[in-house]
Amino acid sequence: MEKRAKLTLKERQRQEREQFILQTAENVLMKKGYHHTSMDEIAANAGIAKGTLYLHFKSKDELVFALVEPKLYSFLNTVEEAKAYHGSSKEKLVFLIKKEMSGAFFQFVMKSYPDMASVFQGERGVQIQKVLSNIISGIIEIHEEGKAAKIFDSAIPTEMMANLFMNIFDPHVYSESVKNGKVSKDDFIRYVIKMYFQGIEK
Amino acid sequence: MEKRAKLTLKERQRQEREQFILQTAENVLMKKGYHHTSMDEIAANAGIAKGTLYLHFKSKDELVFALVEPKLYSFLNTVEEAKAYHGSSKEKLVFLIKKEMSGAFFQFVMKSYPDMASVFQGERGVQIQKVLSNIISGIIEIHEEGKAAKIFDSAIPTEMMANLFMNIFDPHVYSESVKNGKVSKDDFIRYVIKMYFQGIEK
Amino acid sequence: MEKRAKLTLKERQRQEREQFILQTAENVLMKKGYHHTSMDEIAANAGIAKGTLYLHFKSKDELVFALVEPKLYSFLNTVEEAKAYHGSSKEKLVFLIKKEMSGAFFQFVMKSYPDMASVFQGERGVQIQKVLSNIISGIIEIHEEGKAAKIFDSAIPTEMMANLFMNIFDPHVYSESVKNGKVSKDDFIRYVIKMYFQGIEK
Amino acid sequence: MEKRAKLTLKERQRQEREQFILQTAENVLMKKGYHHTSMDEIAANAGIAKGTLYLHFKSKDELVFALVEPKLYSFLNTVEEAKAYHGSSKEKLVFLIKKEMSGAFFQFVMKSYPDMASVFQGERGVQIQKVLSNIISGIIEIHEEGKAAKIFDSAIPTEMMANLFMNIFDPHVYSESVKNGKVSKDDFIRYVIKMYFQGIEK
DNA sequence: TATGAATGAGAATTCATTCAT
DNA sequence: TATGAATGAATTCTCATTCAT
Repeated sequence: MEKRAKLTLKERQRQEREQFILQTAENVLMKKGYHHTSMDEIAANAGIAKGTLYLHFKSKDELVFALVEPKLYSFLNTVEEAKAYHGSSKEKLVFLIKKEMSGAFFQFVMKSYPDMASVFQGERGVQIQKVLSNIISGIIEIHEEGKAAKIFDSAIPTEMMANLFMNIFDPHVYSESVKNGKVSKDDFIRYVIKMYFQGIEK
Repeated sequence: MEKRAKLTLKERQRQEREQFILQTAENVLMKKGYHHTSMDEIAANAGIAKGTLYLHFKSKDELVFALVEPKLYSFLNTVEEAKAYHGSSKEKLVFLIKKEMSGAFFQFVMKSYPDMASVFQGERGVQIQKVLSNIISGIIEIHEEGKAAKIFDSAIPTEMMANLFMNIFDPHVYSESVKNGKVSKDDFIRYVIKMYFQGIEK
Repeated sequence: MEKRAKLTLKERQRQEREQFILQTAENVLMKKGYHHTSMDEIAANAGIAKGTLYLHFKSKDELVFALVEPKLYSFLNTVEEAKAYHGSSKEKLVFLIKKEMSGAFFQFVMKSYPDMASVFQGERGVQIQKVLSNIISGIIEIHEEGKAAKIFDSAIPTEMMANLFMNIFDPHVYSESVKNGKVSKDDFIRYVIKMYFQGIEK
Repeated sequence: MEKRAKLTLKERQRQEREQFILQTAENVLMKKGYHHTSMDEIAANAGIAKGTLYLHFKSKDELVFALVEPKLYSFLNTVEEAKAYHGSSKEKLVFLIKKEMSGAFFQFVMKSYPDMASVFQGERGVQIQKVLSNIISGIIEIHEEGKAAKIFDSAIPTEMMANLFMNIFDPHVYSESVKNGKVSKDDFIRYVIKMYFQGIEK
């Protein structure tokens, strides 16, 4: 039992360190981008040796993937929650926007897609594609529902709606507005919602 | 006169080859991203030797810049035309959307910005920053005008409008919808316009 | 204390390896010249991988500089010692010759100066220029002193003397005579001294 | 006959152009050194196309060799003249010094030897070695003669004398003193002679 | 013959990954 | 297990040489 407890402790420490590495990597990656972030830099920022990174992650791409994957699942999860949300289709989408708006890393990944291409190759790519298509299906589903309920304009193809909806999460727009202190996060969300649902016309 | 014609011919050929290289590079870059595109690969795709690339462009960064710069100027130019367009603010923006919607490379560059950081360093960066800030100013100007004319919602900060407006040109959305043959280009534009100005609500 | 000892050991090993690389590089450089010596070749001769060179030296030019700099400082140091040497001006110069005659690399560098131009650019060049001008000044000083003491011929410009004096250290002459086993090092020095101070006439 | 005359004219023009190229190359090489002088640069300086260089010389090394070879032969020739010169051994050497002192390119080549190594490889190297050994033999011969005539110090090995004698022609010393306007060419020669034959002692 | 565009081998440098301690 | 030195494949860029016009 003593041994087991120790292992558990060790295991916990391992997990913690892994989370710490991922958090560090996220910060560096978002600041510098995938290619300008070296393993050396991640290690240095995490205060560990480069070799240690490889004890936790098989490769740079695996590390980045380990960073991306849970964000995608989390987003997918929110989509599922939104679908199950008790309210109108609009309220579902609003719920989704409110919950995910500051999850900039998700959109960061989407935008960096070409740069990170190698991360999404092979087996990993297949997984990601599945999650992404589930996300988009979920969003499409909510929009379809809204159309059926006659609250969304059925003249616009649902897929286009879904794609432009995803676009709302663009971290560039968010950071330009919020991080530069021009509007508060809450206001930003309010305006985005307004623009998406009613457009900019008076 | 004969000589002159020859020179002109040579020069023309040179320009054509240069355009061909740029076109090739654009295709490869958009598919693979800046860092995953090697000069070797561009050369191979263009069917020329690596050294030849360097006869036309001093460095990889210069090549990419040669690709980016005219697209940015062209976009800026369209913004100027839009400002001068005879019509309402909305009509101006519609004109802009119609003219630039398929210029995917512009947005590709915006998204790849961190990856391409070296391209926009030094003198080149200064130029680009000027053009970009002129573009955004122009777009802001048109939106302000629309607010003054009471056709746009003055409750939303103009900068946010401008940023979300720019986002419309995201190549991912465009290619997902148009390139995958789901809607025609014209329809795509029509729907985008509708969504931007009136939102998705019925 | 154990830890400290380890660190010291590591550091010492590092220094040793660095010295070994420099020694290897010196041999290759003197045989092949700056441009015909590739980093690959230095690495191969040192029995290490190319990348390892870059762990010790930021660039080829830094490596070569690391080779040149101490030799120059050592030469300058000997000049200072010579100036302070207790004896006549001639004895000072003799001291200098005896101490530095086999330091072939110094003259090698002087001869290879145009080839190595890039090594002596910028900050590095400034340092080197200072050392070189201190060396030549020192030698001029000793010669002036000899003239004042009426033991050197004041009809000959001191600068010319100094330049021809430096020329004595030409590695080609040294290796032709000593390395080919024609005369011993001591004899070589004796003859050089005789020729420099008394000429070849009987 | 008309045809022949034309050919001769052409041939003469060819020779002239070849000489012009060589002259141009010499200037550029002496200023920049072997490796920092590109074929492009030689062509540009000569006002012809790069391809044309290759109509005259099979390769860069051949071009440089064509530059070096006649200088060596000319030097050898002067050595022969010196040997046949009507006068004492000293007068023979003085004749040699006076005639060749400004032929800096010869010494430039000697100094640049490692840099130009490839020029003196293979068949070309063999030729050069022959000429060089003839030169050194001739100089040794004159010194031996001087020793036999008891005007040179027979305590010093003749080979060393010969090597140090060659060293007199070092272009660096020459240019430092003459080109910088510190002493006239004639004075420079006078001082060199004095130092070589009588040393610097009073 | 003269041209200069095209070629591609070769060199410096970087950095993800491995491995001895 | 943790370290960080060592590795070498991959990449950018240069320049002597070739070749189509």
